[in-house]
Amino acid sequence: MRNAQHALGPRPRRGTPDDTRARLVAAAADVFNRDGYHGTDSNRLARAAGYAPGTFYKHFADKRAAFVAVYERWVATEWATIDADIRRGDRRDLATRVVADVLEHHRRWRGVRASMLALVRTDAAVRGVYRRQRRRQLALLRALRARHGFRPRTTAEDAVLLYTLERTCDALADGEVIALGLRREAVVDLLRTLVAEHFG
Amino acid sequence: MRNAQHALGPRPRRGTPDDTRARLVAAAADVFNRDGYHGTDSNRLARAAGYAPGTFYKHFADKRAAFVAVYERWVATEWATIDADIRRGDRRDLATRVVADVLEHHRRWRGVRASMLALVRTDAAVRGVYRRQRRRQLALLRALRARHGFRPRTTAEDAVLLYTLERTCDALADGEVIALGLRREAVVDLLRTLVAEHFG
Amino acid sequence: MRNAQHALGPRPRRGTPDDTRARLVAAAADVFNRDGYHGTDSNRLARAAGYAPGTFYKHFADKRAAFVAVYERWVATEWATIDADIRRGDRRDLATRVVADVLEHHRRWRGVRASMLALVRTDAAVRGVYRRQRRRQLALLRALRARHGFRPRTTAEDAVLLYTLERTCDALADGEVIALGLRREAVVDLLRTLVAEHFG
Amino acid sequence: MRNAQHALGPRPRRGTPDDTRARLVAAAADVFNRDGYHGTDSNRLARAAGYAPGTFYKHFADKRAAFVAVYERWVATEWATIDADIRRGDRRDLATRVVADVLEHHRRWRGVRASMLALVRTDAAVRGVYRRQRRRQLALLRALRARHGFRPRTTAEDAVLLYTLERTCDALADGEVIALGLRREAVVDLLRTLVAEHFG
DNA sequence: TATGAATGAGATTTCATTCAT
DNA sequence: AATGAATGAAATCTCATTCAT
Repeated sequence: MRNAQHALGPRPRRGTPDDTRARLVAAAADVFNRDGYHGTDSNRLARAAGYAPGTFYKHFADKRAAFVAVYERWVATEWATIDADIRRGDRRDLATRVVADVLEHHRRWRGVRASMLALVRTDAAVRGVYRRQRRRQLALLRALRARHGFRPRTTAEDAVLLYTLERTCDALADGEVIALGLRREAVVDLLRTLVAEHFG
Repeated sequence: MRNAQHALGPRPRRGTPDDTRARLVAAAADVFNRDGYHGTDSNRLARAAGYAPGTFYKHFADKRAAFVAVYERWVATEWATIDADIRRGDRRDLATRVVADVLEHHRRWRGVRASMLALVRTDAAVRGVYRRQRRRQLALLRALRARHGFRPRTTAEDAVLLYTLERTCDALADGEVIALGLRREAVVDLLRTLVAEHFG
Repeated sequence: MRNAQHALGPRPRRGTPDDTRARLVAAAADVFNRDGYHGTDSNRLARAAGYAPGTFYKHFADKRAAFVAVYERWVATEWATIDADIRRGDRRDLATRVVADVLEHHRRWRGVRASMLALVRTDAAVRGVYRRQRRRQLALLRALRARHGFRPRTTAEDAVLLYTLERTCDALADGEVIALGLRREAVVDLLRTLVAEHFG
Repeated sequence: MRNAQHALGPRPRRGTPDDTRARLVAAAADVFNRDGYHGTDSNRLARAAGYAPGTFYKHFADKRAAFVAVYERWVATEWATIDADIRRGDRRDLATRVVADVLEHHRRWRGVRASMLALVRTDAAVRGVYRRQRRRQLALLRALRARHGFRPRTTAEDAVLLYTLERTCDALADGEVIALGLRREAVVDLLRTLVAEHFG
């Protein structure tokens, strides 16, 4: 926590408001990821994007709003990838690709993920956003399965699969799996099997 | 976050240091659970146990140390229960009892759990304690299975089962399962099946 | 100790950082001088300069850093004065002027001086800064003497003279000389004689 | 500052009140000397003497009172030694012995000395005690000189000599003289000469 | 729009002191 | 007389946020 400032090259200034906001979100993603929500402050987030503190508050109502924006970006990217995996059609190694992509996403977003799970408990607004996304996620999953003719599953089964994938990928991404003396590949194989069976 | 003080019972005074520490840990468990690690402060923890701020620091080096003590208490209780479940011998409804107990524990400790997962990412000392416990947990699981003649499993399988149980029980305990429009029983049944097959 | 706030003039706001820092140092000099290092706190130092607590920490890492800044200001002023005395060339009443100026400085800085001597014992960082200045001081003295053709002296002699001047001026500035029943002029005359002989 | 507790063997308990007080003063002398007045707390002072915090306050009204008691012990020892030096009669190496003894005392009490000089500025009660002792000191010096037929001196001369000795011995005892690149012996010789001439 | 100096409430921690035993 | 658990006011420092420029 509380590391030194980013080594921030002078980032571009005076773009459109949307550019500025995008830069702020991108920088916040990095910093939240590295230091966690409670491990940075809004001034650092602003500076990491190359802006002054005031600019941050021109674009976000508060620190939490920036976090939510980061979360939304994460979810969008994640589902774009999974969607692409499934659309690519090649069902033989679908499970392999999905597990690899989910794992990669967890690696990239593990810090933000950890903060999110804690904030969901204590912050009602964040909880609302989070649950809305989870509902969309389940709906998307169901739609994809219908469209591609996968084996039918209950939503409960979908949910449990997602939870398994999620928590296990967190453990893989965090180094916890290694720290517990397990072989990464053994765990990844189990996930592949679960996913393969699920979409059968 | 940041709620008012506990309804503090008749303020206990001048017990043995161990009594005081136990009261502080118990109160801290409640408060951390309700408000999260970053949602309280050491003064509130002390007051919730009926003590003044200074007393807290006679028993814990800092807020983090109190959190770790709470975590250790949680782990101890949890494993005592699971151990009892398994020892009770009646293998028919073992899965039912285990799932019920794990779920009950997650309900009781959900706030602390959420904070723990975030702290593990950002705080090396907490991470150390956490991982030590997880290693012990896997070792215990393996020992129990050997002793009771359950079906043999790899440690990776044990770990994935634990992760599934954990994350899904978090979702159940949190109300997330309901909020996603799932039926609790459907999800609980899936967990029971997974556990039953695992120990089969 | 621990007196009320300064009579704070029209609260200055939003100058350049250097102005702010200078105001903070000036106010800190007054307060440290009056109340001693351990007799104030950083909030009071900030308020005495017309700022809020947070502003203090934008300019100094901690209370000690502010103290060191005050010390450096004191040393700079003191040596500028002595240097001017010596350069002014009129050697007849050099000793008189030097003693008067040193005494005046001790009067102005007596509180900071007292705190400094205690901090030098217990705080390694402060000790480092202090000793660096003392070395410069002796070097300057030697350089001045060479340049102006004063009687040659060993550095040990210089040091003992400085110590004598220093401690005696502390006693004069503090009112200790009067409290001991001595006549100020008698003591000041002795110092003048010592200085005159030293530079002879 | 703020070092770990003393390694305190179980010290004797339950002596007469005077024994207890003496042990407290002796321990306080050590601790104040090492850590300074503001570098310890009354609990540590008590524990260093082998007692509980409450005991400390049975024997001293407050922390300051303990400090004053330590100061009085220091002054008493110092003057007993100097007195003995002078009484021993051998006038040839009187200056050598006096300087050696004063230096030795400063070495032993340098921490307490530094704290005292700061407290004298900020604490009126301490200042009162200190000045009373200084007056006694000057009076004793005058009496000794009269009794032993030393060269007559004004009290101002006595005072300046004391200040010189004091401040220079502080610098020697502290390691400041070495840190400034001076040879100890050169400085000590100067002091011997000053003392010899003074009592000549 | 962007700036960044300034804010001030509040979190963490310490320590001189008390008092029931 | 001695204990030591407990106190709580106060010191140090942080950080989300504002606002004049």
